[in-house]
Amino acid sequence: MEEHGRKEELLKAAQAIFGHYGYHQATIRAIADQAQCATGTFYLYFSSKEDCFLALVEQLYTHVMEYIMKARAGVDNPAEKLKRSLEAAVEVFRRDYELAQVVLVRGAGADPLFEDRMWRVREAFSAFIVKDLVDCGLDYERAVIGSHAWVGALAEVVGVWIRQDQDLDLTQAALEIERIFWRAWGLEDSL
Amino acid sequence: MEEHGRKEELLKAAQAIFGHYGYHQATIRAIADQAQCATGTFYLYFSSKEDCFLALVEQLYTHVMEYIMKARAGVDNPAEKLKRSLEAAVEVFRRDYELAQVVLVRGAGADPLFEDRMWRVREAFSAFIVKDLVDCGLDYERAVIGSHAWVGALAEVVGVWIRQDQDLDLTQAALEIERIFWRAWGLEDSL
Amino acid sequence: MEEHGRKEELLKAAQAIFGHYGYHQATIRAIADQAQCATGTFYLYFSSKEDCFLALVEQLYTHVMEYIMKARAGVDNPAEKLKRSLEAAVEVFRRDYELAQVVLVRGAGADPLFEDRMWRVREAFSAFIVKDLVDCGLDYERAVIGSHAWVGALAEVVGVWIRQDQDLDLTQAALEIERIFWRAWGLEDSL
Amino acid sequence: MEEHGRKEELLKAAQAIFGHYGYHQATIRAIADQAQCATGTFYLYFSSKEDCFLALVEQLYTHVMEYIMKARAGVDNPAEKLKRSLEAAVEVFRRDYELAQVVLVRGAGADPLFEDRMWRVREAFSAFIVKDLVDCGLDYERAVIGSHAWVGALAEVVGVWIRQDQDLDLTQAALEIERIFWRAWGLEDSL
DNA sequence: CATGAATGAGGTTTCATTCAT
DNA sequence: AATGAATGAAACCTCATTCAT
Repeated sequence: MEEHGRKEELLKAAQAIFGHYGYHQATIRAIADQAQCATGTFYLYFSSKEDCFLALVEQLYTHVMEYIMKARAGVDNPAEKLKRSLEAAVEVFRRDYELAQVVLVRGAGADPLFEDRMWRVREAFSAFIVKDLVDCGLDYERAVIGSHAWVGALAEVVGVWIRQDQDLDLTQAALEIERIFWRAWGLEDSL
Repeated sequence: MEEHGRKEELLKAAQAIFGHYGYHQATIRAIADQAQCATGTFYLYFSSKEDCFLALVEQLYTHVMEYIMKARAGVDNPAEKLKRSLEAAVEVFRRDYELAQVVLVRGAGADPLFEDRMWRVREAFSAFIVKDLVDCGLDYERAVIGSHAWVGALAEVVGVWIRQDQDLDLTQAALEIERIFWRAWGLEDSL
Repeated sequence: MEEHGRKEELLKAAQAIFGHYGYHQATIRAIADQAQCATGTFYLYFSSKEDCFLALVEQLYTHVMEYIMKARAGVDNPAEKLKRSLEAAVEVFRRDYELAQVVLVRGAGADPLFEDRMWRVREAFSAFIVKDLVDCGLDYERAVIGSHAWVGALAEVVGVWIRQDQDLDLTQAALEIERIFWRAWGLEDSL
Repeated sequence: MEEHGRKEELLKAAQAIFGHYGYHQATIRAIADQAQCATGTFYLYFSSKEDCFLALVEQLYTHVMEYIMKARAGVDNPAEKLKRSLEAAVEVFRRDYELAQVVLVRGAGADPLFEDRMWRVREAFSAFIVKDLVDCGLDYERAVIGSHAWVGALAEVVGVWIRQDQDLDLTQAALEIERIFWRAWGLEDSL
């Protein structure tokens, strides 16, 4: 569990600085200061500012994927899978609050170069939902739009939650979103 | 109606450049080139790069508001108001394709300074929805979350549409989103 | 003759700074200071430090070539051509004293990347000599080595001249070198 | 004769790296890697990068001097001394190929600081030649210029040889240079 | 109004050197 | 003696902004 090497300290610092200032306003100097080391030290662990930022994106991606895979393991009912996937995503965002902020809020639109990588998180999640919805009997077209709608609704609520400094009850909001889509798709009795 | 002065040309150019490169990658030089004038000329019409960007945000805000107000004028039924508001928003985003891209996609997360201003578009729209939902009988809590969910779903679909170069049928998607929320809130028979 | 635009000022300054400090010790700051302008101004005229340095190399190359071509024009006797080429080269080095210093003394070994470009000056000159020597009746092998020897002898003398701040009489030295090779190749009576 | 301590390993590594990359592009890290030790170890044997480079220059200087002194020992005829000195220098450059490359090719122009030291090799060699030429009957002025010419011719040929990866036959070239100067000075019958 | 050359602060990145282990 | 992580000064280069014409 020796998880507090310099690289972890720098990642944590980068999370805070990117989260607070956004990608472009963040400076290596600020990240190094936050991690209490020299700017040169940053480059012992990351080849560039971009490399560091992408490492954070990758980290969130990995966390979300791992959590969702675990939540879906051993579950057969597609409606149940859907429910658990949504809940898992919300849980990761809540736990990795700062990381989610970096990727979902500060990273968006930061740079055309980063967009593709950052959208992998949303797309990967969206893919699960499409599959489950089709398994639940929805036709493909509506499943695709529905998955986007769900991801968008969730991201928006997380964004509001982050922006409002957690005034909003994220769990309640996630439940309400679940209810909305559940009813819309007539899945109330599928569990 | 002399709408083709230098300022309008510069705004149009800024739209294209910000939309393509994002706020930070965009340069005044590129905007001026696109508008076929010198960089100095830019500063005759905008006090700074930030000022120009915010002018675009304000422009989208104004367009959306005007269009929605017009769409709601003279309509009494709250469900009908809701329906028309959504359709008006979609219509504006479609028409002001590039502007929407700047504000919704490239502007997001660009800079903490801009966030508040840019979120006014979403919040203002969200406020209409909350009001209509409450008028339709929903309790306030669910109306707030529901409005965020709707805005998020819509923004996501517009984002996908923009990113995929309009492969997705935006009108169909907007209709499907409408159907989802309509059913979820039991408003099918309210029109 | 309006040859004193900013670019010419910067080239002159670069000549002085590169000549004094060598490529790597020279800083853009120092060049800009010498040219009495801001560092940013440097980049209005050169895309990089390397670009500027190569512009100087190219300049010397062009000067030498032009001067030699002119000196050889309308001369038929190969021994006479040889004589005039050598004298032309010496003349250019004397006139473009600082430029020669940059390319012949400071540039040598500065960077493997630059070597090829910088050796074009020597090679181009060497090629003329080889041709003339063969025309004078020398066999090719000896002409090649002889041309290198001559170029080397000349460069060394110019180098010493530059290093000693012109204490040595360059014209006398060039004449003596001419005599050496003339005798060695038995060309005393060819003119 | 314990010639394989760490310092020798580092000098050998430095030779390879300086020879390949040039003084400024060479990094301590690269030299240490090549010598299979840590960067800190480098500083146990050299006080700085400059110190290490100068040690190499000094090494070549010593080698050349030793070899020439040995070659001249017990020889009385000044023309024979001259001949043997030249051959000794060529022999050292051929044997210490990499070292010669560092000093003659990569070191040249690297840094004004190094020039003086590096030119000692040429000057020391040149001094021998001047002495021998005067002993052979040449007047001093011509002997000085002649010695520079010879050193330059030789250095150029070695430079070409190094640059062309030894395509040129160095021994043949040295012989040809010897013949050129021998004839120019009328020494053909002096041996 | 319009221009565009000039500015210079500030950012990212490199690397010689140090020092605690 | 040996290590190699850490340092931080300094370099190159960009670009928003100004101002003389």
